[in-house]
Amino acid sequence: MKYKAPRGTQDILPVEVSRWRYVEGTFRRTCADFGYEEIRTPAFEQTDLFVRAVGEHTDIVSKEMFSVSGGKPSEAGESDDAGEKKERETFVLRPEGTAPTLRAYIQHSLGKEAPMTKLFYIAPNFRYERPQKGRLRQHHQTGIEALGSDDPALDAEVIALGLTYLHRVGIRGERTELNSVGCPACRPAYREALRQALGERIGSMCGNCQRRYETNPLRILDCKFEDWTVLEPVVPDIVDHLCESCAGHFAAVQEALAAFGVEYVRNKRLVRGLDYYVKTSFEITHSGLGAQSTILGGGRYDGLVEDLGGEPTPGIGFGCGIERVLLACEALGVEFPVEARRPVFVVTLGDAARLPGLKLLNDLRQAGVAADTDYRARSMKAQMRAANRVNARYVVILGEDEVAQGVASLKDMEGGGQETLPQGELLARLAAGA
RNA sequence: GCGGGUGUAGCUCAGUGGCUAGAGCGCUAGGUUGUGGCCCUAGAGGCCGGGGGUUCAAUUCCCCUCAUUCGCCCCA
Repeated sequence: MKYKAPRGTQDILPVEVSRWRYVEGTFRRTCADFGYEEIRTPAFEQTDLFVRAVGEHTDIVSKEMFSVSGGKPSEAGESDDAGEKKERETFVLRPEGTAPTLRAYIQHSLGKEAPMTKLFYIAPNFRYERPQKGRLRQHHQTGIEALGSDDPALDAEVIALGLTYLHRVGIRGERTELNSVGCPACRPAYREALRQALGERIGSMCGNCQRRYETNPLRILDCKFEDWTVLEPVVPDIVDHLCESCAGHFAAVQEALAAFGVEYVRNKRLVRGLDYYVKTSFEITHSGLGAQSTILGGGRYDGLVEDLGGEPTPGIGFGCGIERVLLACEALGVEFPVEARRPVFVVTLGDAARLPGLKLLNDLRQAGVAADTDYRARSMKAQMRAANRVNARYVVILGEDEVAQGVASLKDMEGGGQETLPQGELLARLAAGA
């Protein structure tokens, strides 16, 4: 076997594609119901976009980006025709969906066309990671971004949309977790409070947490190794440290969630790894996906549009992994509706019937009737088996006798009944739907 | 970047230091001269992931490598 799909990527074969189409279609329909419009952005962007948006020190930017450059692949330092070292522009494959969406929003001044912009996307994301269950180098996300309002009710809508989508797909038993991560005005004070509370215990904590204590103490909160039954009471709750604006927002979000009928749990240890999040932060998780239990995650990012060079614009959104949705469905035994294709199958017998058979096949297709035939000139039995394999509803049988008389036999593959009738009439009847 | 598991037919997997390496499913053909599914019969299809070592002999034991998978980090 010479060529394989690159590590961490997978082919989506015909048998699985119908599941993907169903999930994507469900997402599209849900977004439409909530007033979101689809946007499609390039698979690669300027590297700096993600450095700015996601954060220089995040894992995504510091060690997981896929670089791409144009032109002929060449050795480093190779010179071009003119003998000069050519500095080739490099880009990165999109590692997440928010930054490109906001980039497009700013570039095309969408914010000036309407007071609010509600967008959704379905796109592959690329991260150079070590693959494991539910984690790939190319994974696919459905996501939304709502720009132009800091209304807490919008936060609730975004979460409600995600939940509605997952429920429509067939997922149940999920867990919706909510938190606020504050804003630049109040987060530093909380970070200090957290540091102080953990100060004397940090020595007995895991190496990772000791490192985080210095670099990003908030991340200690989602460490899987610490004994949270003892730490929980010690750790300060961020809601007690939120500024007036963040506190009021968080309370209002919870009221609006109730109005949307969303059941959630407050997780005071929920923090997220992308730098742009402020205030509302949420995750939907599901057991049975393996260690990567987050199926959907998102939050508010009010300063991001401005950071990327746009007008100050509040925003909120989420990303949701299609592969993880599919894993959850598999664990739950969710049955997907199958797109029933019931074509007409044309069976021909003998050389004299072949060309007339092809013409009949073409007439059917041109009339909008799904039709197929066997291209291996085999026995009738083999052709009937082929018809059965494609789940044919009717089989048209054309032998030399039929051709000579201008008729064809129509066999009903369900009842087994068969009748012979003029080809024109047969065509009209199949085109009419039976 | 680190740790564990697994590589045998298209797929899911048995198996053995020694003779032509097996099963189920799938595929092909036959069981009707021009009629599918179910059933029966037959057939095709494997350098047992690659390289090296031990041995009279390796698919089997050992080492390396590659691939894959699960986990850590992080995230969807």
